Amino acid sequence: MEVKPVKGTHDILGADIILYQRIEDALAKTAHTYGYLEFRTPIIEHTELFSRSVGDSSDIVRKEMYTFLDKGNRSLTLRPELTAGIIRTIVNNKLYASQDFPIKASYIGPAFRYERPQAGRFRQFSQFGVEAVGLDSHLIDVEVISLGYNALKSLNFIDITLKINTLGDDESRNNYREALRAYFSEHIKDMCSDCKERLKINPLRILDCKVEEDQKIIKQAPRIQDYLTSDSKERFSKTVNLLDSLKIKFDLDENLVRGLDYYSEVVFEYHYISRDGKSFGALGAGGHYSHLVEELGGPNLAGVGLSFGIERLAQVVENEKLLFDAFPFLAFYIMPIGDVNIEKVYELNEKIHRLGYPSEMAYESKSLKALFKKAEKRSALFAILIGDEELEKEVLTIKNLRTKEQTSVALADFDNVANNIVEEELVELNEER
RNA sequence: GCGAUCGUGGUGAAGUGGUUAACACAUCUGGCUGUGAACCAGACAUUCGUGGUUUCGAUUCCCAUCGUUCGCCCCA
Repeated sequence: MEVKPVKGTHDILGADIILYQRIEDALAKTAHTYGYLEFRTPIIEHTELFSRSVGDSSDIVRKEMYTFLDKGNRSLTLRPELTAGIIRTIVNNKLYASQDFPIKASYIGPAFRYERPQAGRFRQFSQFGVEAVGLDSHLIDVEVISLGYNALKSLNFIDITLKINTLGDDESRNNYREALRAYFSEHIKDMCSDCKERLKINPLRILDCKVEEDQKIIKQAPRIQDYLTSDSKERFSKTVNLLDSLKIKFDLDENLVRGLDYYSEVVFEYHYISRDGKSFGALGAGGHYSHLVEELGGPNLAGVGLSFGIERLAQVVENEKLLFDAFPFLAFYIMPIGDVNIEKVYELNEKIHRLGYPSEMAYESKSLKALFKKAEKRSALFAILIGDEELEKEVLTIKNLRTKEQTSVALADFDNVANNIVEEELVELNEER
């Protein structure tokens, strides 16, 4: 019987990969312009890395990780996100020793979560993100938010909704958590079972419950603003003001909390609603963290980071046709005619490869009808026809597949001619678009 | 973890307790020995996700299982 791909995983084949490459290039380039270079860390890590960073109270750690014992009886986990690995490597390599802060890293690669697949959500998915560690300032918080915003712009996104909120520092958060706990304890008997569970684990998470009856209770709940320390309050208003002067639009969302336990101070999400009203949840999200580095065995350094879901971006980019120029093509498709010496044709094919033009040949001579169809399927710009006549006279018959013009070119001149006609044709194509 | 939905060729799909399993597109061959159309004639599912049950007989009913798509939860 046929072996199927694992649930929630997908193959991306041939031409479809071009969209992903375009997106990944654009994201990496934006990160680069802000001074972030890629860190590439392993896909498997010790389970403990995630229980300590993402947090035991998070859904991710409690029920969504691919965890297994290896042959040495170590508990390992396929990473459910990439931040933890980045912080671990910063600690392991003592990148903080030079005191040259912030340490900037970007990352891109697969992550795994055991969830039910649905729109924009898979069990294997890819994340792109950045982390800035060691500088505890609203400046770097804003830089990361802005980087994400511009990354989306570079993919031609318009109408991005940036939601932001602050969770405050430790003191703010502790006070607020206690206030919430006290408040919800009185009302919990009327609330949904998930909220009952959240009250025990992390009362902050009750705030983004969507059950209607619960919403009424949540509206009356204590608000984070009233529990922020003056430091946190000031930091958040500086953040907001700077975003304003950068002309980055945002919505304050007091109920925005995050499912990962390590966040404090500013948190944010990028949302996009397509023209047909479809949403894939957040395209990207991030926030500031105060204790993550210390928790993973490093010094007491703060950080800020964000991440995007590549598949979600790809789906929107494709649905909304945000990128136009991503199509594959061959410069030349070589057609052997009749019982021409196929080895000679192959030699020419090889020669064109070496000149650097994407080209392909038909490996056997067929009806011209069939050969032209193949050329069209590959979006070739030109066909090169070679039969006995051409070989004898040492010429090539080159046909422009768009205009149907056909010329005969001496084999010796091919290098020069190829360069000119390909350039010209690309210019023409771009003008047409 | 919960709820719904759907699984028939390379693709889109119709259909029925007993059929040669329609139709269309794509592909291949020939009509037409070196120029992409159209047309015509052919070819193309040892079979209807997998396993089992009922039945004289199952692609069709039933059960299970795997997978798809979508929603909840949560998340990127």
